[in-house]
Amino acid sequence: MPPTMKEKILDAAEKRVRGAGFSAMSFRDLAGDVGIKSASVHYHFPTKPDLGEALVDRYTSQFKEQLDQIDTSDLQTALNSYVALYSQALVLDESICLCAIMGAEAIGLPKNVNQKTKTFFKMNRTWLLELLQRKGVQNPDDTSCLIVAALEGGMIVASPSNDRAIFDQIAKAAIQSVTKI
Amino acid sequence: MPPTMKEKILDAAEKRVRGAGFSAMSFRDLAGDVGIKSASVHYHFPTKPDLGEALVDRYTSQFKEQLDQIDTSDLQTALNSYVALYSQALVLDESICLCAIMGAEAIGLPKNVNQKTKTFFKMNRTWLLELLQRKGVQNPDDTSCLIVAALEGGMIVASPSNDRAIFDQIAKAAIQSVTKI
DNA sequence: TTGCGACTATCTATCAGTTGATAGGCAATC
DNA sequence: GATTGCCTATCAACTGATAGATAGTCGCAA
Repeated sequence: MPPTMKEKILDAAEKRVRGAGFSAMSFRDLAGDVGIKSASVHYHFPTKPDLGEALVDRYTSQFKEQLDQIDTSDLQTALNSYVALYSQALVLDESICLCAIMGAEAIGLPKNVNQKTKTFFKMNRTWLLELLQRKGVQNPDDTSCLIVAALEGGMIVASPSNDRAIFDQIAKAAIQSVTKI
Repeated sequence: MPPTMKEKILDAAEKRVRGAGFSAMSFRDLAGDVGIKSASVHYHFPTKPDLGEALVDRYTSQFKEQLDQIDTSDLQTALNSYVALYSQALVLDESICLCAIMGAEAIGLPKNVNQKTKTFFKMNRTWLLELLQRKGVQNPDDTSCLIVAALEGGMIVASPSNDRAIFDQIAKAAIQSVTKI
């Protein structure tokens, strides 16, 4: 089935937020992107906080689906697949992780959006924690925290330089730390 | 000597950007903060990119000054002092590191601002690298990258939850990884 | 000493463009 | 005939930026 207008709006919003941030995205931008008027965007998402909440919610669900498809039989392979998801999210000069920017802007964002962003990070940490515990890794709690922070931070450090190598190096270092903390 | 108007504007701008982001900050906000009119802010900083550049530049200089005051005779003490600088920058519900948000917004920001943000991260990595090399730590290059990313990312992960414990845990894990990568 | 020009730092007033949001109409569908 | 999904039209507020006026300060020459 073809995407609904609601989905098309969310697609456009995700692209814009991941590119320039939540506060830099407007209803008129989105309307232009999907070929309707801004008043019609308000029909689907009454307010900007509503839109933001739906956006992070959908992003989290989609990310979770991808996590669930990762083959976790081998630890190193699983971690590499996990990093690959973040690596995919980082398209230099185009986009970073949605929740990296939502987290960075958090102080100025509505509470409902922050709640959803919090859930995204929590979900990531939980997934990693379970994996590391199952594999008998030492300090799984600290390590899962570190990996999520390093990957999100890696995008932010790499983005102004537009240098993918920095992100890759950080990701590599984060994975190496697993077996050694 | 009392702060100049230029400095007062930068102070106000830093507070606002670290709270809500660069694109969410306006010349009128700043004018109100320091008690002049927005046209007068333009006198000191002709355009918004000019202001952004000066802002990151000053932030980097001030951070560098603090780095240079750290006692580096003992590795653990030095790392703890380094983390303390970031910890200071993270005032939950109020502000995160200026360059965390500038890095997150990078794609939509003017080039001159990104250049300065890049310099901030580079300066951090260089300082850490020299410290780790001097102390004979293994893989100093990877490790310095990881620490910067983890701390910046730690703020972003902690901010939506408004939970300082998450940042502290990440910082601890990052420091622990030094002796073990 | 006086006076003049340049400079600094602010002001008022204004601009065109954008913002999130609402009211109300209109056609298609169920 | 109610609901859905869009539309036009409009709103007050805000945005970055500019033009031009004004008052104060400083250095220097008559």
